[in-house]
Amino acid sequence: MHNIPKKIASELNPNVSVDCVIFGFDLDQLTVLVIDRGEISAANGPRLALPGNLIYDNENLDQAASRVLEELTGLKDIYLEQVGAFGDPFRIHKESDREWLKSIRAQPDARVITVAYFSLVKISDYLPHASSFAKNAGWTPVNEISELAFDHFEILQAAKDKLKQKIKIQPIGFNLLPEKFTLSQLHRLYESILDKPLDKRNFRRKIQKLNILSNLKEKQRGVPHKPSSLYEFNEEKYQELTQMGFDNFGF
Amino acid sequence: MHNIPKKIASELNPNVSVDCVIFGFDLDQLTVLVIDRGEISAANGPRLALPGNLIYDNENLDQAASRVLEELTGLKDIYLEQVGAFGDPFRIHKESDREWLKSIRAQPDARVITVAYFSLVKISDYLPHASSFAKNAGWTPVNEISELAFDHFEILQAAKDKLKQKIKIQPIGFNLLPEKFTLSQLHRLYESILDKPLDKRNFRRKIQKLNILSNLKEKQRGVPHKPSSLYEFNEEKYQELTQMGFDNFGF
DNA sequence: GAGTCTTTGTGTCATTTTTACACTATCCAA
DNA sequence: TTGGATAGTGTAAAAATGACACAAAGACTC
Repeated sequence: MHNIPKKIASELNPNVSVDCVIFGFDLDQLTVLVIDRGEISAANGPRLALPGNLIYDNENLDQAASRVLEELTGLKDIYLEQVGAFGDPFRIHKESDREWLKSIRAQPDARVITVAYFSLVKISDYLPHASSFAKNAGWTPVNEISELAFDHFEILQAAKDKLKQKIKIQPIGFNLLPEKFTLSQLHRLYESILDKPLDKRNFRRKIQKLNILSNLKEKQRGVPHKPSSLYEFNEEKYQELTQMGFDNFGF
Repeated sequence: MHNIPKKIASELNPNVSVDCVIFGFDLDQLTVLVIDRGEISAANGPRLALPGNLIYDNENLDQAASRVLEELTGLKDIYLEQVGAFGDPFRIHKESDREWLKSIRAQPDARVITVAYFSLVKISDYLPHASSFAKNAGWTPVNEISELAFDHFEILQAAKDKLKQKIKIQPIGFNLLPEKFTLSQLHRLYESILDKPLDKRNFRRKIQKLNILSNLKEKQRGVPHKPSSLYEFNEEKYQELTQMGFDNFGF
């Protein structure tokens, strides 16, 4: 029974997949990268799904998530964080998902548990990219999503919760905002992640005290109102705080 | 290719397991329930492992964790919370684990990803219980564990981190302490979870403000020092706070 | 170029929370 | 009765929080 060598060869593991929840920020709303499955599943089910696929037997879960993400969207070198495992025995057996599954899986009826990952990326870094699986991938505001394929809506919910937790103990924004940004944009980002309004002055006081912002001596141009100062993150201090974490960014 | 009926039959899924990190508190230290694999693996590897096993194809992950825990330790009706998935391709292929694997698995060389769970239980509720797999199971102080089978040490570490997070946003203790307990015991519990000393007076002030404690009009007896008041949790308020959560039990 | 629109940017005060810190009380045992 | 051990308690200074309103700057219109 020497099946180790066989296993080391790159076979797809029919029982385990990864799914990626990639968040972006369009300077107004939190968005998420979804794949349009096209007409094939439009009969009665949702067209949109999270990027995801089976893992290979010789890669670990983090690697699988990175690979799958790149294959389906072209995004490379993205830091992905695990959300958790989802393993309802019938999670992929809704009737409305069957047609699509048959078109992409060798064993469409296999039981598959999935490990979800999430990440934060600058929308501007992502150029939509067609793939063999996905007709199309694109950013959709999180709040406008009310259904997704399989159990992906549940996964999205869990990822949002994870992000809400994360924002309380780490700085957020470096991976979501353009290099130069305004305090209002950062403010809006926090509001859209926490899904509640935050007092402007208190937010500014608190965020400034973290000491991760450099005020560029540069102003917005061309806006039909008082131009805002532009800021950038002090990368060193930002990373330091990311590592250390803080107890509670208390809103 | 009608393999759905076959899949629905209760077959072990050779690629997915669950592992359980069960925490207890011996009134001094945080402890964890481990299984002694016995001499079979004593050659050069660790004897201790977390309770865990493969899942069945017709159960979800939570169910699998409950089942496996009961089968290996006799513990029933325990609320388990997911820690995450662990999927290094070689996580179970250390030489020192092979003998044991061969004795318990039909496919000892299969690649297995595992989903870890953790829980908190009263030590007194658990009567050690031999099982087919485990020679023995018992409580070991978390701090005395420096190695475990497979990647279980890593899993334990992740579970401890999760617990540290949890204690900041929820009350902890109901499932770990006896019904009647002293504030010092609760204090010690928090210290051993957070792994750092907490100021006695500040701890008491803060915990009392949560309003989850009832001061029984009863004192410790037979202790060679000033006897402590005994407390119990106000279950209703405890559950309420568990649901609501608080922002930060700031230590 | 005056007026309007829109968003920026700022400070204070009252309240609450946090932190640091030391001594007396009570019981058991010797 | 004394010694050893842990329980139980308060305060004051510093820091954080939450609530709140108006002037300044630019773009656009007429």
